[in-house]
Amino acid sequence: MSSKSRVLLADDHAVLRAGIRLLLNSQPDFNVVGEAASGIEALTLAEQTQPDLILLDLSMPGLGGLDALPVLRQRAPNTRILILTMHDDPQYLRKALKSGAAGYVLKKAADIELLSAMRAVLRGEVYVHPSMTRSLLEDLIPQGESSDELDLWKGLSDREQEVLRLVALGYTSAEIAARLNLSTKTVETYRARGMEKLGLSNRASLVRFALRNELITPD
Amino acid sequence: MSSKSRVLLADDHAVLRAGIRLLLNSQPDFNVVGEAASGIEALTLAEQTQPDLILLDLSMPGLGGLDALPVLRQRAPNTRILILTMHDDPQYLRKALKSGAAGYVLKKAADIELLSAMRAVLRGEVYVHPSMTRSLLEDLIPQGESSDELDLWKGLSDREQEVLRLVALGYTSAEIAARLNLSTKTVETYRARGMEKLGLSNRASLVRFALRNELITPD
DNA sequence: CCTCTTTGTAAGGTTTTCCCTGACAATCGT
DNA sequence: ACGATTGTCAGGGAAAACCTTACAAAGAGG
Repeated sequence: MSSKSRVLLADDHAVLRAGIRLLLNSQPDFNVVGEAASGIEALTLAEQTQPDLILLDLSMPGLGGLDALPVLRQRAPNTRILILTMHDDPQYLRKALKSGAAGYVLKKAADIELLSAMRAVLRGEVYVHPSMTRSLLEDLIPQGESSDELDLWKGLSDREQEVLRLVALGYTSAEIAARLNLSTKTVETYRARGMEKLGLSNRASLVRFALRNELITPD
Repeated sequence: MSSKSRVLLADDHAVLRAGIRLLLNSQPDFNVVGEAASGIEALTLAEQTQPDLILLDLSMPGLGGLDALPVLRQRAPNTRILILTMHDDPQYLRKALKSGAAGYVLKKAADIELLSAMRAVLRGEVYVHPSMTRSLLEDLIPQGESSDELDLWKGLSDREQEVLRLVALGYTSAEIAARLNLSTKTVETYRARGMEKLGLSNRASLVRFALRNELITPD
């Protein structure tokens, strides 16, 4: 890599931009080519300058980073986007990654971490602040806890599980009966027996139960 | 942290163990307290020495690292386990993390990376080699594109969204009315209008819609 | 400035679905 | 071999959903 990486700063705090600019310009391999104080501005500048990397804040006035992200990805497809934010919220992380961010660094992180994240991202890697990687994993690995609730569920008969799943998915007894080639009344029995065993009394709590235990997915 | 971290090496390659031992002993904050050449040996030593950290290879003769992992977690609950392996296979990564590994480093990684991974893990963080983080994400973020539906959803009024969410969660109109301080009939209007806008005709399809677009969670 | 549409609010009446109570044969566990 | 569980089904009253209609306030558009 002979020439410097061209970086666009998008953050509404001028002080922070100034600080980062100083930091980056003191490095041999970075060059700040633009600064944006809002999502809109970031869009314009990104399109004009087609930088190698954008440091994007999530919370900006008007068009926030999360909303700007997908558009940026479209208008500057070869630009890597590194989220730089104060929110150590897993929700934001997920949304950002989903929208095509290449990395996620917290503002409270050290300079060195920022730089190494930037370099990793430019190398094509994905960088996530370690403390947040964990939350990502907790999301990914939830199959760890077979709670007492799951045991309860496993205690149901096959029919009961099948019917309750469909009930939780919003099907009426008639629809379920049709699908399983049973009488409506039969289905209602399974439903009642199953609900009783789970100690649930209405559809809403059943749905939450199913959601909690990941019994239902959109298939 | 005044005293050194006690480390157990588990790898069947003596050369590699020797190299790592040299590396670690040259550091101010690590102290190798044992070496195991097999999964079984690792178990025994871990139980005896209760180290702060185990560097665990996945491919060892007899009891492999993946099999030893859960047992180690049980017999040495306060020990963090860092996988050190040559396999950059996402499958192994997932299994290892699922079984309670705190980190995953490739043997081809630089010394420095190993050290920083070890420190991160001891700090309680989760460390995954960045090139593998990406595969983790691809696993986690498969719900790539469905945004036309999301746009549809965003076109609903606030009340409509609120009501439909609750409907999808299985609440009856009466329950929703109570929660939102509205008349049952009003709620039913929102429900009908919203469903119409989404082109849905029954609760089941609404639930699947909500599931697909992650509109409902167990909160 | 005056329509047209959208939004928030609500009711009446009809149709569907739910829920509670039974029922009975087959399987199963011990 | 006998009580418990499972799979199957019904009747009837209560509850919920569904369809249609209504109207005022707020916004959009010409």
